[in-house]
Amino acid sequence: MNASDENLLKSISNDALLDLTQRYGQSAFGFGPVHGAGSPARYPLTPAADFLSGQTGKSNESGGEHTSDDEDGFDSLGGARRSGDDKPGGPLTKKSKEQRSLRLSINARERRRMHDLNDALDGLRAVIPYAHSPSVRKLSKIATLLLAKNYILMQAQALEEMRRLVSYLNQGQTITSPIPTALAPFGQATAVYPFTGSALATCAEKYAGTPSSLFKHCNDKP
DNA sequence: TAGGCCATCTGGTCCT
DNA sequence: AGGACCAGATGGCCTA
Repeated sequence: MNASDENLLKSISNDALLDLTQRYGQSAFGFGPVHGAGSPARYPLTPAADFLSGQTGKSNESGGEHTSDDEDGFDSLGGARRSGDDKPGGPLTKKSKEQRSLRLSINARERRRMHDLNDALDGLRAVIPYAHSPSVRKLSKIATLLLAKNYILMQAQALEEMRRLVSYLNQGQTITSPIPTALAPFGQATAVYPFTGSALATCAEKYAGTPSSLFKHCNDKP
């Protein structure tokens, strides 16, 4: 994780979120630099799969599950470092074969775990407001998490405002003049009417059109 | 070309 | 013992 990511994680400040919006741009509906057809496939073939299939350098189309999870080839550490006692081409004793087999099994399990994690992140992307389009670059993992957090905060805020409004309506249905301070549901002189300047009025309304407002207006810390 | 993002491998740790 | 989780390392791809 790089320094900027750490900063993003450390705080959910406006600056951090604005930084995200800058990174991902702001199209008419949120994030939006066109990404073009070069978008990387979800789960490109692992080096092992390349090794086995001979399709070096070709990504798996459609982001579908590749089938190498359970059959990593030997000497297949293309992207990552190789363990020290794992000489390629050296004679494989029965023990080393077993160790290698175990290692491959662990690798496959870890790969599946990360794929599940990515699937969950995709699910999260699907329900948070940003431009969902093939021509728009997918939110990064960090951006997804930060945006989701703010979305949750905003929804909670809106819910709270709604509760206050309902409470107010239940109490003061017949009141037509400005509400006496004693009846003001929030104990705030300025909160004469619950919607005035409320998160519900600002965030929800703006959210309907421009999710980027999440960043600017709706990320107050509780 | 540098930086960002990502997938993968790997070894360590914790839990069941 | 085996699986889940985690963090570090590495290399590939893409974009500004």
